Amino acid sequence: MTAVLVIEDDDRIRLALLLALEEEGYRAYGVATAEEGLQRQRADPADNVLVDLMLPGMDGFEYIRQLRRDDDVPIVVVSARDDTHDIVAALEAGADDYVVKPVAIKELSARLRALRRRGRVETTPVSSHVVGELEVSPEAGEVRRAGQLVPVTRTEFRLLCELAEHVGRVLSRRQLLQRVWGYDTGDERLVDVHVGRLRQKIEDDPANPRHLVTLRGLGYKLQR
Amino acid sequence: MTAVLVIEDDDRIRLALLLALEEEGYRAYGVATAEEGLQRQRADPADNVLVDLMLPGMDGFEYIRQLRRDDDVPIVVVSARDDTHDIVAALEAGADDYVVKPVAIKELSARLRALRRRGRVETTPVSSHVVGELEVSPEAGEVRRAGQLVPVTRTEFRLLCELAEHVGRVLSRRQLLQRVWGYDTGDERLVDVHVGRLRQKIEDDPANPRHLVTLRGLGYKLQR
DNA sequence: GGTTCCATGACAGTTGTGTGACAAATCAGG
DNA sequence: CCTGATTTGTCACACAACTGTCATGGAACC
Repeated sequence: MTAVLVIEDDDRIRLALLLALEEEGYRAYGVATAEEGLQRQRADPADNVLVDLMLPGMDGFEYIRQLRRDDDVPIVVVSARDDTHDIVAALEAGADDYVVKPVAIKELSARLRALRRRGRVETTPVSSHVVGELEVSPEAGEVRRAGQLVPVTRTEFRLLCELAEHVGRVLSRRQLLQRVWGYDTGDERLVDVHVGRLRQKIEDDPANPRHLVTLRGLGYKLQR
Repeated sequence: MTAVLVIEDDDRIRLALLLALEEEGYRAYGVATAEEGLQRQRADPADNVLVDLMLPGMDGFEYIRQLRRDDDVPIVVVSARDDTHDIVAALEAGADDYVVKPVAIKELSARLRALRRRGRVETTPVSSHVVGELEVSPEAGEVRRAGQLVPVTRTEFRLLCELAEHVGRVLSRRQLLQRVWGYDTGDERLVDVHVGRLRQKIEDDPANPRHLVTLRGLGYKLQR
């Protein structure tokens, strides 16, 4: 279910929004200050954030800027002020949309849907990826194959995580080099070598890989 | 430079929008009907589309639906009607934002920026194209025929993707040479050869193709 | 019936990939 | 701080797969 965090200091408005959102099928919860909003979103990230601009203490603009430092969640500003200057400032700060109170819940809901449709399907750091008989858990830092712990090196582990986060999708050598090694340039054969080593450890028959497959001319892909 | 396509039948409004957008640093151009808008966007894709809802002939909703079939460009509706029903319908049809006329150009510009910011996170055009019993998935880098995996080479894959992205439309050998191989010049027979090889793999009866058909003197087309 | 356009098989050259060897870098433990 | 073990990145080679060219024959058009 889609979770929405509402940050609004006016108790009545906040409650009304929460009820309406639940009516629309969201899991909604709210806080009254930006400070609480930051804390809450870090502890238990929602899929969307609705925020008022005029808040006691830290205001909405500052909240957006702070949240944006490490969160890419779609943010919608819900404000009473219909003022171009505010709208521009909020969007510049990192908000994705701006609606003016009073807002029709159907419209708000449609805007949230449009945002999620457009937004990155943020792979919330899950505890583990399961690919066939393979289990990769970034948290625990371990790889299991049919329940058996497989010793992999750090680089192999990162590479496997990257592939596991995009199961079924091809990743080019360049993308892997970029994401695993942070190299913008460099010899792509490096990837081959590590893929080869990884295969020795996680494949039944490394010469005929079933999970970590090559797509000639495209890159590598992890599949079930 | 960021290009913006404006679809608006009122000459004065369209002109005013175009001028204001250019003032903001965009390359802006406009058309008066949805039909022209589709054509224009296909021939020379803009980075953003602004569209009015009330248009002569095909209306804005239908325009959005049609464009969305093969284009993921951010679409902003610019309408005189401030009506929840319209807003929801437009967003559901595939629009990304909805602003009400008269619109402050600074706000519009900020909304366009916000959309592009979110839009370019991942270049994930479409997860897969389905053409009859054929399924082409650029992401997974695979082609399936009635669910069965079909092994294709890189060039064949790119060629098929290009054709699949424009189902039902003829692509000339030159266009294909340009888009698949990046050749501005070269022997067009090359395309024939690869089309032939592709047919061997994806057609029931390669000599009488049902999907990858030849249009004598024009080029090739992929159809259902 | 002539002409243009297209399909296809063969083939040689090119490209892409897997792998073993090796040296440099890093790490762990005393 | 030293030492041995592990990990990492580079290289070269071999092999398989792919690509582009060409020639031939056939189909469609006028």
